[in-house]
Amino acid sequence: MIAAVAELARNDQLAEQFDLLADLMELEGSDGFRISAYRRAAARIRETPTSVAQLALDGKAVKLQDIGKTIEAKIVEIVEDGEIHALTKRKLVVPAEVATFMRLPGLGPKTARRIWQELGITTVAALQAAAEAEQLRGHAGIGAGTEAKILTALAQPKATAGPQRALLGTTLPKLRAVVEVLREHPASVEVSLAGSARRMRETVRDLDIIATATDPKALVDYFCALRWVVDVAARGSTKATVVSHDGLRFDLRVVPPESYGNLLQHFTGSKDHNVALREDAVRRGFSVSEYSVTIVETGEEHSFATEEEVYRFLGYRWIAPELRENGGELAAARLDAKKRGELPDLVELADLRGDLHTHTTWSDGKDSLEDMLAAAKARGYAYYAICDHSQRLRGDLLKQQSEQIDALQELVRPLQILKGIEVNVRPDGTLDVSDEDLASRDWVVASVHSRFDHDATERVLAAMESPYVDCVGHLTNRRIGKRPPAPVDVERVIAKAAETGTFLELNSQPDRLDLSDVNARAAREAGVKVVIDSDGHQIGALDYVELGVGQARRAWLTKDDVLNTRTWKQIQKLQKQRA
DNA sequence: GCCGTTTTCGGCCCGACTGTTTTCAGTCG
Repeated sequence: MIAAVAELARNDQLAEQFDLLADLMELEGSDGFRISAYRRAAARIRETPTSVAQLALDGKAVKLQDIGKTIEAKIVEIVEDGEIHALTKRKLVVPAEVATFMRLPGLGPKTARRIWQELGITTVAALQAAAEAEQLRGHAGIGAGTEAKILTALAQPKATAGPQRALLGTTLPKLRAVVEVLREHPASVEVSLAGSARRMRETVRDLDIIATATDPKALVDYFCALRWVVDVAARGSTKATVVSHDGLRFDLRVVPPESYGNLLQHFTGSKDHNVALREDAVRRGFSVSEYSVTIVETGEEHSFATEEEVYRFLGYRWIAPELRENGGELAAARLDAKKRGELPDLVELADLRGDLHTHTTWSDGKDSLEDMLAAAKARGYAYYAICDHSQRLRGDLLKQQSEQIDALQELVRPLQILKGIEVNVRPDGTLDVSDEDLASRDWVVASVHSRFDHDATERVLAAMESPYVDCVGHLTNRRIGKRPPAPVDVERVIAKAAETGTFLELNSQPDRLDLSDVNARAAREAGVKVVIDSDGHQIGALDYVELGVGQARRAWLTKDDVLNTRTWKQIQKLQKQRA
């Protein structure tokens, strides 16, 4: 049933080659601007929601920012020959493990290069042995301190894999709790999250808090003395880093109130957003630092108490943190008419009118139907779909559950209970529930739950052909940090969704967040409506939709792009005509 | 290698910290 489709390299695979090429060139000591051009191109390719390989084949990749003729040609090389020719050549010159040297903390390309070229060390094992034997010290720029650093880094498990990131969903509540206690302290004035957590990135590493205070030292002292702090890694009069019992690092910076806006903007990032902002500013005669904006010609310095003022002074509308990834938000936010784009009015948590994917003890949920409904009602939802797994609801059980829902409906008004189901997509693409049973449900989510690599795309396409399938659940089945996304051809799925009128779920489970931001943005651009739901298996999990909304905002989704911002009546009009 | 509200050539973000050094290159965010 499945035609062999020539597999184009995915965007992340293209990006990886450009990043590696940049690393190897850096180790060779090539021109820094060419290197950063490759890195920028890699970042741009990763952020692009459509197939950049296809764009390059069509000669349209050059329309993307940071991609010119040369890089487009290199993308075509990957498509045709599997690898950038220059990368193939450089791999013969630079030993494979040398590239991992520069990923050790404290080591950079320059030092890694010296270790390789001046000392002839080409493997991690040899590097460790040399450091232990104190043979590195004395060579250009390396002393006992650097040797010790190398040994410490290599002693950590997976030292070369880069630092671990924590899930936003598990971290955000803790971070907010810290912000709350700091706000309650008498010396604090403003306290805000910053960094990737404020941008609602799906995973986070450093937890940044920015504050102003009447007595900075008092606030820092209080922060360092919080009872869950197990280690104070750094401490000054306006700044401290502490480690919690679960290994999270919290950074507090107390800044002068007159430049709180500049500093909050700076520490919210992303790095790419800030670099692009500053480059754009330079072209227009400004110099932007974390403390102020300087008008280069006059030397006049401007500090601002709010982010809104910083952006306005530089000629932009205020940009929501979730958009600050250098994904076109700067052009869209420009205030001057000629360049003005469309900064979207992003969807908000309060826009959600209901949850369209939840579970109960009828399948693998932890809380009962009654309890889940009470929680949904307490949230103020207008409708709420019970979507227990089809495997557990065979035959009479489905009818029994239906009767219980009918019995409860009057009790929970005005909440409207929807009789949903999460139907399993089998390895051959068929559904494991009869059409007759599906036809009896108000809302049908179809999900793949096994053999993720087996015909990942074709199974989903087949499921969407069913007139009863309203929505595809957790499309790629990734588990962040545990399981990579299945090799789903997201573009084809989105095209089929548009053609069949199927909706795509943005599953809000902290380790799923599937659709990813890039995929959700692609859905939006194709006009496919996205459903933000919790997939909640217990009462507390209903809160996860906040993470889904964050992800949706990162994907530039507006209220209109999200299906369940509508009333149930409006949604019914958008559902497929059932046969 | 890319890019353009000074430009198709000549630029390319900014500041802090660290370790190895006597004034700074390399690294980091």
